[in-house]
Parts: sequence; C-alpha cells; structure tokens
Amino acid sequence: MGIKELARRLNISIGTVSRALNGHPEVNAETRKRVLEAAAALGYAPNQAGRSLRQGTLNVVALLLSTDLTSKTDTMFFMELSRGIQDQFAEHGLDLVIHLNKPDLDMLDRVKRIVERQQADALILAETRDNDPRLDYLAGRNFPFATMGRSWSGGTHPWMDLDFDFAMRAAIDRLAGFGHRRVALVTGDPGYRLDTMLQDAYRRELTGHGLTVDEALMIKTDTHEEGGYKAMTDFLAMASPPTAVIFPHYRAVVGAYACLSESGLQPGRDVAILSCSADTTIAQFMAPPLTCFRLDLFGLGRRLAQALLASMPRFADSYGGTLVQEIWPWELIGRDSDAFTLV
Amino acid sequence: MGIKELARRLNISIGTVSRALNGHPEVNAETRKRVLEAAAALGYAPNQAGRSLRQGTLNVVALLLSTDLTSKTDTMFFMELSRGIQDQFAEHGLDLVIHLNKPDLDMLDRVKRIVERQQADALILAETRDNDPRLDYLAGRNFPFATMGRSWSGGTHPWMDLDFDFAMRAAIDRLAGFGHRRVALVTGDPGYRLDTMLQDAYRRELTGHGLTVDEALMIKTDTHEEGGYKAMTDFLAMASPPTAVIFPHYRAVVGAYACLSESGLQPGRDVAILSCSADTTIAQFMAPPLTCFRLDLFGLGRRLAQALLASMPRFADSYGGTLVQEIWPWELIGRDSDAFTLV
DNA sequence: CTCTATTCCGTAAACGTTTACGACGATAGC
DNA sequence: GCTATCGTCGTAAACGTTTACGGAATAGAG
Repeated sequence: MGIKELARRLNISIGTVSRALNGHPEVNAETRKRVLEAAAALGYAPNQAGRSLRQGTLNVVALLLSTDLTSKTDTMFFMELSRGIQDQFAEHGLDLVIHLNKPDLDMLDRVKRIVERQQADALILAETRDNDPRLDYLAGRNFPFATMGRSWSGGTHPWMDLDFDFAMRAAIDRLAGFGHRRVALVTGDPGYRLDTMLQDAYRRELTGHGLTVDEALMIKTDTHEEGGYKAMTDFLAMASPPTAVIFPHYRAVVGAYACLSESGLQPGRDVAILSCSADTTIAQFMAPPLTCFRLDLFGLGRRLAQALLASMPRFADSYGGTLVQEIWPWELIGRDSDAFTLV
Repeated sequence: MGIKELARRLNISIGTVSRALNGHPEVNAETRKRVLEAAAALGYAPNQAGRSLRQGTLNVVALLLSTDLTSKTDTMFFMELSRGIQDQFAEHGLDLVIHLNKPDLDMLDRVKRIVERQQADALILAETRDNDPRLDYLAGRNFPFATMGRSWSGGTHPWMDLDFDFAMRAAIDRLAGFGHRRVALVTGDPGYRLDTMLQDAYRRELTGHGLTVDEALMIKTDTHEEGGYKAMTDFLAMASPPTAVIFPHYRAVVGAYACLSESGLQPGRDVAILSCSADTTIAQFMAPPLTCFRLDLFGLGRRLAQALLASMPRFADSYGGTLVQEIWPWELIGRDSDAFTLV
C-alpha cells in the first residue's frame, strides 16, 4: 500500500495525494477529505525510507546510553527523563529511540556511525565527561545535539544540568546544622563532569562553613552498591571516621546501608547518610528512608527536548531559536537517614 | 559524500563501487581494494534511507517497552537483556533500538505504527499478556517478532521465557523445608502472563507439598515498592499472618522490608522473604540479603535474538530455520532473608 | 469579450542506493 | 578462426516519497 496504489484507487495523481496528506494549502478541501478518508480506511502510512530519502530527514532523535552506565548507575533516571523528552517530541511528530552502546565499542565510534549513516536527525547524549570528544565531533560536523550534563567540550551546544552547587550547599548546611564537622563524599570515577562538579562544590561549601577539607574523606569509586559498600568499609576502618557521608548516587547508599548493618550500626543514628540523587521510589522505602533531592524528571526531559529543538533549523522558529543552557532546580527532601543531632 | 561522489573520484561506475563495498564476488580484487581504501579515507558510509528504500530492509530491530513498565518494575532486567540481544545482532550488522511507549498511547497502536511506517525489520516485545492483541496483529501481518515471555496469542512465534514452575517448586521446597505452612504470594495486576503462571505454579506446588491454598494469602497489587509495602501491611493485619511471603518482583521486597522495619520486625527472623526475580546487585546488598534466582541475562538476550533471527527469512538459513520456544534456566540463591527454621 | 489572477492539480525530477542486464575483452576449446 | 566461457564492469531501472514547475479551468476586473 504505497502512495501510488492509494492514488490509483482514488483516481488522483500521487502529487495531489501527497499534498493532501501533508496539509499543503493548495489542495481542494473536498479532495483532501476524500484522500484522508481513503488513507485511513486502507491503513496507508507513508514509508519512512522514501520520505527520508527525499527530504533528508528521519523524524527520529536518538538518545545514546552506554550499557556500562545502565548497569552501574541509576537507570530509572533515564527512563523518566525519556518520558519527558518523548512527550515534547510527540508535538512535532518526532520519535525518540534509545541506542545502547556496548562497553567494548567506543562511544565516539558509535556516535560517528549514527551521524554518517544518518540514523537520526539529532542526538541526545548523557554521561558527559570533562573533555568529551563526542561533543567536539558533533559540533564540528554541525550535527544537532543536546546533552544532559555540562562539559568543557562542544562549544555552544544546548544542555540541561542539575544544580550541584545548590545541592552541596543544602546538604552541607543541613549536616553542619546537625553538628557534623567531618563530612565525607563518595563520588564516581574521575573524568565525569558530574563528579568533578560535585567535588568542587563540596570543597567550596566545606570551607564556606569553616570546616577543613580532608582529602581522605573524598573517596572515588564505582557508583553502584559494591562501591558504596567498599567506601563505607574504608571509612569505618579509619582512626576517626566521618560522622556523615554524602553519596551522590543512590545505588551506592544501598551498599553503605548493608555495610553499616553488618557492623551493627544504623544510618540516621550512628552515621548520617545523605544522597544528592534524584528521589526515586526506592529512596522513600529504604530503612531508614533516605534524604535526597526531589526534581521533576518529566519536566526536565521536556525542557531538554525543547533545548534541542530550538537548535534545529527545522524547528528553531517555534522556539525562538535561542540557545538553551539551563540548570534545573531540585529540592532537598529531609528524611531519617541523616536526621539526628550530633552530641 | 554519497556513493556517486565516491565513484566519481575513483573514476569507477557507481555500480562497481556498490558491488565492491558489499562484497559481491564479480569485482576485481584490485579495484575492490581501491574502493575500500577510498571509502575509509573519505569516511564514506552508505545512507540508510537509500539502502532501505531499495532493499526494503533497515537493519534495525526494535525492542518495545512501556514507560509504565520501566517505572513500575525492574529496569535492570531489560538493560542486561538488551546487551545480550545487541551482541547477537552485531554479528549480522543489525542494530537494536529501544522504543519507549508512553502510557497514554495504546501499545497496539504503537506496534502498528512501527510496522506500517517500516521503522524496523522485526520487533521484540515484552510484558506479554495472557491474551495479547499485539501478537495476533503481528502474526496476521506476517511481521517477524519474538517475545520475552509466553502468551496464548500470536500462534507459533519464537519466544523465550523463564522457568516459573521450577522457581515455585524450588521456593516452596525451601520454605516448606524450613517448616513453613502458611506461604503467601504477591503478584502483579492480573492479565500479565508472568503473573498468571506464577499463581498457577504456586497453587500446584502448595498442594503438591500437602499445604492448603488460602486465597487470602494471594495478593495482587503493584509490583513496585509501594505495592510491596501495602501487601506486607495487609498480611501483618491478618489474624494469622503468613510466616513466609514470596515476592516475585524484587522491587516489592524493598517496600516489604520497609514495612517490617517500621513494625520492629526483621526479615529472615520473624518473616521469611523470598523473591523469584533475577538476582540483581541490589538483592545482594539488602539487609538482610535477599534469596532470589540467578540467571545469565546476557545469554538469555543472545538466545532471544537467535530465536528471532531464526524466524526471519533473511537469516533463517544461518540458524536452521527452526522455531525457538525455550524456557531459560535459573538457579535459586539462598540468602539470609528466609534462612531460618520455623519452630 | 479580453486579460489577469487564482485555484487546483498533473507531470516529472530528485533523493542514494542496489541489482538485473548487457557489453566488452580475454581466454580456452575445438 | 569461430564459438563458448569467464571475469569484470558500465548502464539504467527501481524502491516510495516530496516538490518545483507548468497547465487548465475558473473567477474577477475592465
């Protein structure tokens, strides 16, 4: 059922049929009605390959994630984010598809392949690194893209990010208010923009509160359960362990809880645990419930999609065409995991 | 940089260039070498739209998931599964892309769109229901697809599934061995094939062990943290609560743990908790560690991909062309959450 | 009635590939 | 020396759309 067959049955030229389907003005209202009805009745849907070939556009935007990421950090974050992105794209008939990159394949190669084979009209990248060759490549080819998370690379491209400065300030405010003076931070492997920003903000806020920065209290490790477990083990083995630990990634908290439980210690009584991650359902049901940050992931996804659309020539006029680089707000949700005053 | 431009620079016809790139035999070894080198040097990559239009194939297989699923159940399962699928597809130059369906869109409509607009060569579906119109539609259109999970619909299509009969037998064997006689089961909303199979197996194994089936001990609710919390609350409010509870979905366990903790009860001492879910890292780091099932998700993904490929005419000869409908094994990993003998 | 403007629609080219077909020269068989 | 075979390659059609262009019919203006 191509457009040719549809036109034949209607006894109309395929040019007119195409125009009718695509809402061009120069077609009689009566014939348009006939065409649309016939298309619906016969279940006609335009072939993407043909359309793409002609207009050089696919109506597909790809979100590239690594399976490494998805097995090591919070997958829920991206699922919710995707919902928002998709919602915004739907208004323009765009589809979002997720490409998962295998760990043995270089991310840059994967990006190149998507661009060169024209498998998407635009890209959304996450897991941005301090220096990220993927962004430089895309910027160099003038390929539309947006990132979740800042980077030093890529020049002026649209991005959305979270307010890590605020998060650290709120976190250390709270912990200092509870009387803590030895506050630790457990981040991921160096190189990710996210982690370096957290470290910087951590240092700044500590000194801002008149506390000394102890490098031994900054552990860089895997951001999943096992990393959290190991970090907590290391802390407990110290001569003077921290009284509070910030785990930006919530999955690390699960490991830390397990470690404490094995030692007969209890989060929220013996050690304060605080996370800078997005508030997932699980945080609320941990024992004790975890202090973390609530944000509107769906809205963030929508905004990220808007940022990208504003940078695409086809859609720029609908969005004012301005460059979007924004910090998305979130809010600290105090729960029991750190709610006790140090004596 | 189309093939035309490439041919022009080499002073060869585009036909020969195409043949050289695609490994056809009727091209001189010397010219093939020249073509391949030039293609690599100039960064030529075939345009997918053009290729698709001509051969009617995209080299893309879509995995369709609902965001409803991803926000309510175990996302890790599908991430790991995808790795395996992708690994197998890579051997044939196929790409896997994930389409997320918004809850307000009917899954069947989404399937239809992918098929009619030809956005993929084949489909992989999950979340199979007892009666699943998606499968009937695909089977009717003769569109290649495979499912993760059985169904009554769709006729003879390839699928992979988990051995729920074995899981229930192993679980109830173990719990009965610990002396339990009142074993509860918390499954998801009715309609999902997975849940009905679990319920059937549960009934069968209970009677097989000489235990009576108490319908009050079978709760159907949401399969995430909140559902687990509620179910456990209901159990505790009963006149004679169950001494053991099977939560097939591990996220529900998190809620159950929280509920028990609030009541001053401890899993693995006061109540036995056992899960039939795949063993994720988090299960191992819960307090106490969760008894559940270990399986090779990567291998399962590969096998699922093989099942699909065997049903696709293009690849059938590489796989013997036989129909694959298999039950994938898993193994019970006993941990502390249920490891105590009832007195 | 003529001229022009407008409305609507058909024709055909173009997008980038792959591939059936035929052509050409070289080699071999007789 | 004629034909048959083989290896290699160029030509052109085809895939399903969209759209620039031009033409026919109609309406409006004078």
